Amino acid sequence: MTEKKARGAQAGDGAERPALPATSWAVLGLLSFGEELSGYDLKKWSDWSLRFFYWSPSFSQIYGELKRLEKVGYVTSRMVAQETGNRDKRVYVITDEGLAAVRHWAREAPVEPPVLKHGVMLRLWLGHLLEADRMREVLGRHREYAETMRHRAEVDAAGARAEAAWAYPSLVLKWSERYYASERDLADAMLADLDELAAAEDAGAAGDAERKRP
Amino acid sequence: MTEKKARGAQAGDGAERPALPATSWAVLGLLSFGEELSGYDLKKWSDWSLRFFYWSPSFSQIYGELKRLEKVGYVTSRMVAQETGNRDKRVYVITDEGLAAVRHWAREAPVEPPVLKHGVMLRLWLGHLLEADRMREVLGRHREYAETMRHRAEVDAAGARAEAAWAYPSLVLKWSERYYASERDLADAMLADLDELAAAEDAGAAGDAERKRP
DNA sequence: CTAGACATATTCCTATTAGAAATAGTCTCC
DNA sequence: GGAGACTATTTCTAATAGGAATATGTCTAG
Repeated sequence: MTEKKARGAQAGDGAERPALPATSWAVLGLLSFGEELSGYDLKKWSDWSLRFFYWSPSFSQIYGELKRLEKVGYVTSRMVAQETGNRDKRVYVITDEGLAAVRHWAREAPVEPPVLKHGVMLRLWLGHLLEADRMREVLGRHREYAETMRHRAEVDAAGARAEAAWAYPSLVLKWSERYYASERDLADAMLADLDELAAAEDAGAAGDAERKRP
Repeated sequence: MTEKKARGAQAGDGAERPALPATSWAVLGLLSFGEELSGYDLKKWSDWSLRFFYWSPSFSQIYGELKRLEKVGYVTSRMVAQETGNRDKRVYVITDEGLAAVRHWAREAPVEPPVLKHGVMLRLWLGHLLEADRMREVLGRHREYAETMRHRAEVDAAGARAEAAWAYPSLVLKWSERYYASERDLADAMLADLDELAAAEDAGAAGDAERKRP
């Protein structure tokens, strides 16, 4: 009894809304704070705010989304000529419909599992293809990355804490800080596991080695 | 001085190797354990083994990859007629070239940051659009998911521990178990933060409320 | 004063990735 | 003997990633 295509699915609150992909909601979400922003602004904004927990959309995606969102009436745009040098730009604002739509999405969308693509773990999973030292090196680099991200989240969280308007972004930054701290600790734990594994292998191979090297 | 296109980049060990996307390496990695597998097998395999830390490729991707890998000579295939019912299938094995290529990838590829797309955090970041109760509900569901995954990883890790051949996959399962435990704890910590935030808001709004309600 | 680096602003192009659906054969259970 | 489930693969479409191209303007070093 599954609908053939749930495009333009209605919502339970009566309003007919087009089905949109995740990125659309991210862009609309950025605009839901009420500011008038250009595509370029949005890119920078998302790079700075979403990077800790959500992959940043590319320019092409953002500009594409904005066109789509305008077509369905969730945002409107106007051109602005810039006083201080710089090229003219098109700025976008969210409409009441758009605000209702993101709000509905934030409230009613099903809770979906996070997407994780952990290249480092994929490589370690293929441990039979690497030397132990190289594994440690890869893990060490990853640990560094996690600590860098943790530190950035910490700094940003400190900056956001003051403003009452950033209460929720602030909360998520705190989460991010802990997330990357955990990622770092997980790397450390795995380094310890690797040492243990190596020790066990050495113990097992000791007899072999003696037989090979006189 | 960046190369225009590094397709077919050479490696430092002399061998010319075509540049492949991540999924190719995942598929080739699955085959690097030496078994002869069909596309269908690979899909199930990856669903069971990579799901904890690496998004599983779809059927279409796997079959596509296999064709590409065969074209570049990293795998070879043959048809097998199945005795016990079932349709004939095409099974793939890794070649020496292919093994050298994954090994090279596992050893030399740059360490890249994991990709995380955390829809739940995106929604909480937009906390100004949700009621506090709904936020708690979403977070609670996510906590459940994390605990389920942790438990699955625990079970799989217990199963893999025995076999010496699974030493590295086993290590990564252990990591996964800890990762999901941490994800669960992070959800709990955030629930506590939400309570704290609500308490602070109530305290701040107490004066207002008195003025409003006689 | 000018070449080059840098920042804003947007578009174009292409490959990768995701995922649903179509197709097809065999098996089992009722 | 038909419904549903499992194996097995292909096809199609949309979403996503990301580099390159194209403008335009500022600022700085030589």
